[in-house]
Formats: sequence, structure tokens, C-alpha cells
Amino acid sequence: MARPQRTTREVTLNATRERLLQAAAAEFATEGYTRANINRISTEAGFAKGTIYNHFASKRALVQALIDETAASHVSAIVTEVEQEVDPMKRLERFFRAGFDFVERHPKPSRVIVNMVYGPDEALKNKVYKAYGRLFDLLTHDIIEAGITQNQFREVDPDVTVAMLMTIYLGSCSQLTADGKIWLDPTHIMSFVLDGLRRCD
Amino acid sequence: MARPQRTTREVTLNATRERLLQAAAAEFATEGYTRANINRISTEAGFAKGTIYNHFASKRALVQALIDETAASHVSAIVTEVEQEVDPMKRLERFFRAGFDFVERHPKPSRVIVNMVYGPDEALKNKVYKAYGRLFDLLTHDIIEAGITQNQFREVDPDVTVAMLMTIYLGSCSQLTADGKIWLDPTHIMSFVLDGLRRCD
Amino acid sequence: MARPQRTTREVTLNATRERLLQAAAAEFATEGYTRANINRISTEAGFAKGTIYNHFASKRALVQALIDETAASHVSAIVTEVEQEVDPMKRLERFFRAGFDFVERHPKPSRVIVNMVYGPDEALKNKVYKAYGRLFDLLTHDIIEAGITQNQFREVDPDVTVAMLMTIYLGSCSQLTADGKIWLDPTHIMSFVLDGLRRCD
Amino acid sequence: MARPQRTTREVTLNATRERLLQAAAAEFATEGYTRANINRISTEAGFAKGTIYNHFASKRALVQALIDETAASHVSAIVTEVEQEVDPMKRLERFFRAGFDFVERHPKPSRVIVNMVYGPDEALKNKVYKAYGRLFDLLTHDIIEAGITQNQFREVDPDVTVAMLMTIYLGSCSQLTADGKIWLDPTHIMSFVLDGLRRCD
DNA sequence: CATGAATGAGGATTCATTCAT
DNA sequence: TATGAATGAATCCTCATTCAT
Repeated sequence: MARPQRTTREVTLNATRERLLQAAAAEFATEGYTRANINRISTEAGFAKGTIYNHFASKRALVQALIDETAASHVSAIVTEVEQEVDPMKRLERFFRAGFDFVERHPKPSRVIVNMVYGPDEALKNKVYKAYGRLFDLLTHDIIEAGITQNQFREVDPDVTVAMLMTIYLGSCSQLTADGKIWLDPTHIMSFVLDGLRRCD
Repeated sequence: MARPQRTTREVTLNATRERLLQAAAAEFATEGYTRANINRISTEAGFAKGTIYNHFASKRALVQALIDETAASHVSAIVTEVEQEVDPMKRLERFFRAGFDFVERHPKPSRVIVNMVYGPDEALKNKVYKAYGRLFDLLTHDIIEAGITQNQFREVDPDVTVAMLMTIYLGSCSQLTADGKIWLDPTHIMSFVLDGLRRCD
Repeated sequence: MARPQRTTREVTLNATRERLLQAAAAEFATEGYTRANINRISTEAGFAKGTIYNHFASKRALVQALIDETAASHVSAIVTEVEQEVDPMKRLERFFRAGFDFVERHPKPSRVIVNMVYGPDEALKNKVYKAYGRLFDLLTHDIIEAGITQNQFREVDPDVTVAMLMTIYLGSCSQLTADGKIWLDPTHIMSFVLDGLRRCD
Repeated sequence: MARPQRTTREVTLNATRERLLQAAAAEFATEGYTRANINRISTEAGFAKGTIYNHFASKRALVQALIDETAASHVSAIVTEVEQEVDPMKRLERFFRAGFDFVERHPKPSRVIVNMVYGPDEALKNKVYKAYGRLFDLLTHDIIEAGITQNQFREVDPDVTVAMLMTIYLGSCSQLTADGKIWLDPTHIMSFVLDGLRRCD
């Protein structure tokens, strides 16, 4: 059965919303939440300043939407990649590689996420944590615990290790070059991490 | 003959400045630079709002002073500890332990530093990097390179490794519990790091 | 075919700007630049205090606009009148009469100009001088030099004489009665000046 | 009988006051009343900022004292010179010459006077007018009316003429070169004025 | 009297948000 | 829906003035 076509109105609406979200990502990425100027977002998107309020109730609702949409595709990109493997060590590698890849393909929304995690707004930080919750589970159960069980990894504490990995992941993502590439070489990061986890025998 | 005691006036002056810096640390720690309210800093310190301008030329000059003073004692605390050891691996352990200790003893100024590193203000971020420059040198030359030379560490790339270590250090420092303790167990962090570097043989 | 009527929006916009400029003239006239309160200007014009920033970027930009607009119509009013005569002495008379007439019809903006010329802000003073430059040329070449050539005026130094005339003009304009009239009788001023220039024979 | 010597205290007091007044003249001359910074006056005079309040009750009292002292010596310098002549035309010449001379010898206090006359503060303006009242009388009765009576001057209206002369005088005094000299050549000013008043026969 | 830390009213400016068109 | 003028709370900073030493 054919999927019903979107009406012209819906398409325009979504296009506008998308442009606004993109402009928001750029602004929040460089300015952070507080310094970001919502009027500028709207005009940078090519609209008058009032337009943004036809699509988002407030500045806060705008970041929240941006966080939600970014997290959704970020998580999904990683999960999709990871699930194509079964070997824990290879999964971990895929995790990092897919994650870094997403960040390099979407540097601005990614930067916004990092800003929120390290920024002073507790509510937004928690929102991010929740939106990325699935990655913690994935790492904990399907990668670290599995790897320990299978004798690939040393017998580390899974929760602490996951926290460390996420710390390293986020820290790496927070340092981008001017053209939006991860500053630390992803391969090095991964080998450091994998060497640290691997059983030495 | 003993150096004459400071006059009462000097003591008072420094006390005021100190109280202002403490209040500033609290405000910048919870609010970040942009949301921080300079009037509130002054009144929270127990003075009228204008008083802060008798001691700091502007909001910006205030954070800068806070960064400088925090970095100076932070760096000095770590360097002092590290220099009491010669063994690279023990030095690395001291580095982390002294660093985390400082953060736990001064959670608010430390939080400000982390805010600056991850925040959107490039100038302040660079100021922090410069103020902490000595730690990078210390890690690179006196710990990692020394450890490799002495066959304690694997043959990693010193610069990349230092960047990773600082990333882990900063990331760990950015996650404090409500009562100002490092959320990740420092011992675990260190063992993860040390295990990752140690030669396996 | 007639030019299409301005839209309502444009008319409203200009009306707002006009009201703001009028309120600004009143404020700057009585208070001078420094004491003038930009919030009061906006509210006196019947708007909230923020409104003025929709039309002028800053307090300074506001005076500059006021100077520009006042000077433009002031100069134009004088030039138009002067050019209707050819006789230098009559031209001089027209110059003063048209000038004084403008001041009496627009006492507040005129007062602002005088304030700027005699006030401590060098940049604004120079702005006024430039905006009124054409009057200096008009007086020098088309009135004084012409009058000397035609043997109507004594053989004075044109530049010095023009400076004197402008001094007398400005000084007269700076002394208004409560109801905005030139306090010195314009006729007397002119006869003093004309008698001073006229050839005695 | 010998005039009693001033006590050391009185001498010091007056010296301090004098330095403060000089610094005030410099500040008010370049900044005008409103922008002038009373703390800066005190420190420029070589004292701490509080000191000025030991000598003047307020910023306003300070300008008022400055106006009073400047006017007193300005008026006295002119009156002394004028009274050494009896001929009205020569008296007028002396008036201008002595006045300009005072201004060139005391450019800063003089500038303050001009600022007050043309500035927006009506109370200070009136204070200046009162302080210079004697010059108006001198001009009116002892120069212009006398000159008309003696057939040296044309039959002008004395009050209007005096107002004009003061306007020209003030206007000239308001235009100083960078090194504090009258920008219009005093000789030219005077010849313009004298030629304008002189009987032509 | 000189000092300078402390005070707090005042003022320019920003910007999220509303709403009539 | 899109627009952008109007709004006014919020905030940084200045500076005249006070007063304890």
C-alpha cells in the first residue's frame, strides 16, 4: 500500500522547522545556550525574528527540540552500527567509530550536546543524559559485560568503565578542529581504550 | 628583625577581595560566565553591589583573576606532589591524586575552570590552557616520555597520550557529586589509566 | 501615473521615528547630551523604553541622526532663501532672516545644534561643523566675497568675517526666550552686522 | 601695623584648595559639568579621591566656587584695564583686549565659564550671568552710552548693542586653538566691532 | 585633614517574548 | 504562517557621596 503523500503544507512546515533547527544548532554551538540569540537564529535561517515562535514555544523549547532530534539520530546511528557486530571488542570499536563519524558529519548539533553536558544548566544536562540513556545500556550490557564474560576484557567494574568510556568519548567530541573534525585521532583514542581493556596474556 | 606585620587595612582589603573571589567562584560555578550576575556576587559576598568594582574592573576581569589564582594554586599543588617522586608511574599516580584532591578541596573554583574549558568563550578557554600549560609539559616530558624511556610504559605517542590523559582528568573533574566529590572513583580512574599505559609483559 | 501610496506600515514606522526624534530634540535641548536620558526620550514619545532601540542603535546614533536631519533642513531652508536673491547685502539679510526663522520654528532641534557646538564632545561638534559646511561656503563665496567685489562691503578678510558672522549667528541662536524666540531682536542683529560691513561713503 | 602672618595650616589649606580648583578647571573645561569626574579631579590634583570633600561640599559647590573665583578675577582684570582710559572707544578696545588676555592666560577656567553659559544647566548659567553682571553695566553705561553721548558711536540701542558685544566676546572666547589661544584674531574682532559702531563721517 | 573602601541610585543596553497585521 | 514593531525585565557598569581610620 502506498504511503500517503504529505500535503504541501506539511512539507513547507517541516522545511521551515528544519532550517530553524539548523540555524539554532549553529548558534547554540558557537554561543552556548545563554549567549545564543533567538532572533539571530530566526534571521540566520532566513526568516523574520517572529517566525521562530510559530514553531517553537520558547528559546528553551527550541534547545530541547534540538537536543531530542540530535540525540535520536545520534543514538540510532551508533546503535545501528553496533548491532551489526557481535564481537564485544569489535562492537566497542564500532561504537566509537560510528559516534565520531556522526559528530564529524553533524559537528554543530553535536557541539550543542557537548555544551549542554558540560554547561551549567542542570535541567538541560539531565535531558541530554536521558536522551542518550540507551547508549549507556548498550555499552554496559552488550559490550562491556559481554566482553568480560567472553574473557576478552579484563575484569573491570562495568559501570565505572562505562562512565570512563563516555567521559573519553565526550571529551574527545568536545575538541574539534576548526573544520569540525575530531582533534584527537579517533584511531589513537580507540587503541588507547581497547588496549586498556584488553586482557593481557 | 621581623618584617613588620601587615597593616589592618591591607588585611581587610585582602579579606574583601578574597570574599569576593569566593562568591564569584560559587556564582560562576553554578551559573557559568554568561548567566553569572556580578551584582549578586557582590551582595552574596556581603557587600553592596558596587563594591566588586573597587576590586575588579569588570565581570571579565573578575573571572580572569579567578582563573589565574585557581590555576596557580592548582598547578602548584600538583607540581609539588609530583616532584616528590621520581618513578614515572608513581608520578602519574601522584598527578591524578593531587589533582583530584585539589578539586575536592576547592570544588567551586575548579568547576569554574571546567566551565571555561568547555564553554563557548574562546578567549577564556585559551586563558585556562595557558594557565595550565605547565601541567602539559610536566605530563609530557617528566612522566610519559620518562616512563617510555624507562620501559615502564608502552611506546605510545606522548602528545596524544597527554591529550587523552588531560581529557580523562578534565572529564572526571567535571562530574562532581552534590557534595563536591569526584563522582568517578579516582582509584578506578587511575587504575584504568595506568593499566592502559603499563607495559604488558 | 502617481507613485503608489506608502503602506500603512511605512507610515507608522516613520511616524514612530519622528515622534522619537521630536522627544529626543526636547530632551537633548534641555538636558544636553550627557544628562539626556534615553529611556525618558522613549517614554516621553509615548513608547516603552526599549522602543527607541528599534529605531536608533544607541544614544549616540540618536543624536547623530538628529544632528543630520536638523542640519539638512536648516541648511536647505537658508540656501533656498538666499538663492532667491542676487544682491549680496540682501542675501546676507536673507541668510540671517531665514536662519533665525528656522530656529524660531524649530527651537528644540536648533538648541541641540547649539549645545553640540559649544559642548565638550569634540566628535559631535565636528559632526555639526561638517553638516553645516555648505553655509560657510555660501557666506564666504556667494555673499562676502561677492559683496566686496561689488563694492558693497568694505574690504574685510572673508574668512575672518565669516567666522565672526557665524559666531554672531550662533550666539544669537543660543539665546532664546522661554517661548522659543530669538532673544536679541533679529532686526537689530542684522543692522549691526550690515552696518559693520557696509562701505561708508 | 604688620599684617598678621598666615598660619602654616591656612597656607597649606589654601594651597590644597588651589590645586583642587586648578584640577577642577582642567576637568570641567574638557569634559563639561556632567561628564566631569570629581574623583578624577581629586586624584589629578595629587590627592586621594575623598580629599575634595574636605574642601567642597559637593560637585556642584565645586563648580560654583570655580565660577565665583574665575569671574571675580576675570571681571577685575577687565575693569582695572578699562578704568585706566576715559575715551569710550579706547575703553572698548581695552575691554576686549584685557578680556581676551585673561582668557589666554587662564584658558581652562575661562573655558569652564563658556561651557556654563552655553550649557544646559540654567542655574549655573544664571550664576555666571550674575557673577559677570558688572561687565554688562560697565559696557552699557561707561562705554556704549558714553560713546554715543560723545558722538563717537552711532546712535545704537545700548542694551542690544551690549548683548551683541557680549555675544561676540563669548563666541570668540569659545573658540580656542589647541594651545589655548583665541582662534579668531583679536585685532580683527575688535576692528570689526569698532568699525561697526564708529560714526561714519 | 587626608585617605580610600564601601555604598547604591541611576542609566545605557540587550533580548526573549507578544501580538496586530 | 510570516512579519517585525513594541515591550519591559534584567544586567553591567559609573560615580557622587559617606565615613571609619
